[in-house]
Amino acid sequence: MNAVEIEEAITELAEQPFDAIEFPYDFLLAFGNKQTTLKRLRTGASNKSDLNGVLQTNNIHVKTCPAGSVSETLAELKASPATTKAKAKFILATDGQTLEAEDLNSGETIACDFKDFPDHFGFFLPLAGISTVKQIRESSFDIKATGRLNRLYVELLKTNPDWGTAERRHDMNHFMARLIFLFFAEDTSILNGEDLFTSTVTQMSDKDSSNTHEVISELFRAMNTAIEDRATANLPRWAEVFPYVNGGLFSGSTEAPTFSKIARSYLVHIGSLDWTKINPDIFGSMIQAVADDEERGALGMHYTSVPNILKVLNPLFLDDLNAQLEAAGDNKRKLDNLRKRMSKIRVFDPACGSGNFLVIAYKEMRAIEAKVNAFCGQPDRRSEIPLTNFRGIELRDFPAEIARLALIIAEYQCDVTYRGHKDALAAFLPLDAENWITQGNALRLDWLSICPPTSRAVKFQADDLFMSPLEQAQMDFKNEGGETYICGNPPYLGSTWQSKEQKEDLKAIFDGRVKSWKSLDYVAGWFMKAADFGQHTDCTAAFVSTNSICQGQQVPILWPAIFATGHHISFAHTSFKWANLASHNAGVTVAIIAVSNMTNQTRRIYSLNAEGEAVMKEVENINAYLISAPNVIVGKAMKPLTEVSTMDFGNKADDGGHLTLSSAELEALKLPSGAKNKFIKRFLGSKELINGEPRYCVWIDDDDLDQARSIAALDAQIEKVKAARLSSKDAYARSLASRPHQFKTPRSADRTVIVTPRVSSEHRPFLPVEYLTTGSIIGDRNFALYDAPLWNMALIASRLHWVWIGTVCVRLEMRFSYSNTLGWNTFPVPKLTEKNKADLTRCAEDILLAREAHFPATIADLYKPDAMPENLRAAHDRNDEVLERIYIGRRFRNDTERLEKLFELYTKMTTKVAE
DNA sequence: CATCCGACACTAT
DNA sequence: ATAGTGTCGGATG
Repeated sequence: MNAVEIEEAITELAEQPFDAIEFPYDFLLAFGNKQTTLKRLRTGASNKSDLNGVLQTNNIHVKTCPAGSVSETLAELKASPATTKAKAKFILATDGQTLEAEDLNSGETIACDFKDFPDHFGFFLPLAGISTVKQIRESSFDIKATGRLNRLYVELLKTNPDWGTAERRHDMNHFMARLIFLFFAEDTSILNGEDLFTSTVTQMSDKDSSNTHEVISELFRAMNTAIEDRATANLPRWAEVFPYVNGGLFSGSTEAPTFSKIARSYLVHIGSLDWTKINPDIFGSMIQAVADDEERGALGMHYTSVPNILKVLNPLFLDDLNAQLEAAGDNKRKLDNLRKRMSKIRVFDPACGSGNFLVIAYKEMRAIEAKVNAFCGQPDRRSEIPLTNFRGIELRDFPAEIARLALIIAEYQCDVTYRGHKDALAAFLPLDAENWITQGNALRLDWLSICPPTSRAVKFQADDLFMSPLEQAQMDFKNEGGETYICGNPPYLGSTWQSKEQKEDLKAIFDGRVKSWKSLDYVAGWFMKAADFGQHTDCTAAFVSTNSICQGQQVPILWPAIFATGHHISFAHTSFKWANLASHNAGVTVAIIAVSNMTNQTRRIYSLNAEGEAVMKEVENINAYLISAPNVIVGKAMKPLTEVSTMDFGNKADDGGHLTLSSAELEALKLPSGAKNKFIKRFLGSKELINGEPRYCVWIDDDDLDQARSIAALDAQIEKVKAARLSSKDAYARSLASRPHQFKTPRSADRTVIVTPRVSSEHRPFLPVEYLTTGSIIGDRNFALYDAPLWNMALIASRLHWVWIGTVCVRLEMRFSYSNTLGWNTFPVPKLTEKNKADLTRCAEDILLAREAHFPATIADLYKPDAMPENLRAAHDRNDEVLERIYIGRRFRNDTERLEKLFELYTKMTTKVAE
């Protein structure tokens, strides 16, 4: 269950008549426990309570009690030895009137009327295993509102299927945006009269809901009619009391979808919520799932957390503003300068979604401005930070609508917080007519016209908050001489996952100036657009990005082009795992990368330490690998740059899985032993190499094909391969259907081979590498050095190589992902003497011997980070000692020093080649 | 042909 | 469910 579902379930529970016996089970059910779990608790089998309550191990101790004895019961629960023994996270007591509970980990307690306990559901979320993100606990309202709006949205589409079509989706989204605005407005006295909208709809529309849409439509019309035009507008009396809102929100069609009875009751119910509690930053990103058919399942779970947004915004400019505030002290002139500076700062998010980066930037700046004003003795001073300086581009219609609203709401809330209700109200209506969120494709739009540099300011006045992109582009900024900061979290899509349209987007940006642009991630487009934008004005742009644009093949494609525009990396947050509340987590590792053309800034690298805290390092330069080092870029090399042996890609099957066989599959074929010996070989994928599991493959020489075909089981496999290849999307794979008895590249291995896996865990202190003489077939999840001198293995097994591969090759999340062209062929090795080679060969042999002492331990067993056998550790130590002496005559002090030397050698090697 | 990648994709716990 | 860790096939050069 996700948070929205849990919230709905406990709300329902609180509305039902209290049942002292059933309550504990219903409560646990609402938090997603299965019926079987509850059954075991009911029978007492798993109920550990010593107080006649319900105690679920590792979770909660609940007890219902007679009226008036809630506090005593909670004390009993707390004192209960069983509570401690079962490691309960929570205790809860209720009599159906009031409810008290305590989080035993944090010591936090709640006490409330029984019917109100769903308001505290964030408090209980750890019960559902949702505790990682603190933010959501403070967003109870947003979750509740999202769930309710979703129900309304779905119900409305049911009765108005035409509003769900492509042509009318925008109308539907716009309608929802109007509703959300009104719910907020009627709860914040923006509308004169408490719950004015909801109560008017309730009173004026028939109970059977038949004219609900007409009533709403009339109200929309009123809010689109200026006061001076009211006399001729012919509005019903009950609509007259509504203010003129516009700013584009109510312009255009005032049509509303028809309401079923259910929809009408949903609407009334949503109106009864307390919308003052809305968090525009969080609500926006939750609610955007409502209009997304694919996302609705994970309703509200995909928002970018505020701490992650601040990882971008703080180093981008907020830290600097705060430092300036601090430095100003109570110096009026300095404070004034800071206020002026802030009034001209533009924040531009060209992938703004529902606007949470912009909203947070705005709120943070308002907080600083409020401090400035307070220090100046003018706490009521009107804000000089114009909302129009917060601009965004969003592709999807509904989030774009929500982003506009979120900014309006944020502005109002900030005014209330810093200036008081009265001033906030006075300044609010009618809404400013200017627009700041453009709906469109950010990679296709001209950023200069959406966010024009001050030097070429365009003077146009827009009259509609919700205009077409072309109209929107003609906007004016109130920031002569101001700074521009670009930020956001654009979509990432690797080259193989992009649609035709997305490829075209990248083509428009990169074609003709960058070769191999087709291999770039979609997010690269945003960096390039930002760098191009910076050609015309000073600017820093920081995006959350997949970390792979700073690794492997993308580095030599993308970064020379960015650097060529005069930009450098001004700060970066190195890879960290992205997290949101979706039950199946996004599972992606990201980095934050800022490019800037502004000199004289300190460059900073942020990273997470072992405790998961962010640590910052000031450095001289940040290169494309997000490392404090000169701008070295390692391009792929088809042949080794040094005298190391050739590393081949393993055999690729492209067989639909029918040429390779597990032990069980091989057994199932029931091959006669002669055929087995002749046509089956051991096969080595990376899993087999690392974990030592057996695997086999069909291996048939052309000359033996007829004989193989005569064996029914083999013939069947071959036919399956043929079918799989014929149905492939890949033309080359289809062409291989003509020789379905063989791998794509049948390279036999009746020779010695050094093997290293393509992908392997990042936790091992050395890269896995194995030396084989057994004639196994090496699969394409491995690289192979056939008949190579053993000193090659010493190189791969070294810490130096571990550092190099980890830096210049791409990673799968954090995993190592080996590459022959990028990592092996480029690995800088000094000229080796015969003695060096002999020494290294000996080291490799020693590593193999050390492993042998632990037979049949696998690589995975032997290289557990905390449990490497002493003798193996020593053998690696000697290997590193010998190799590192060849490099610098002593051991390296640390990995940083290793990398420094490697980059230096690489630069020497490659410049020599160039000469 | 060779090789690179994964808002991944499994499996084991 | 989630922590741990490498499959697999398609697109690209």
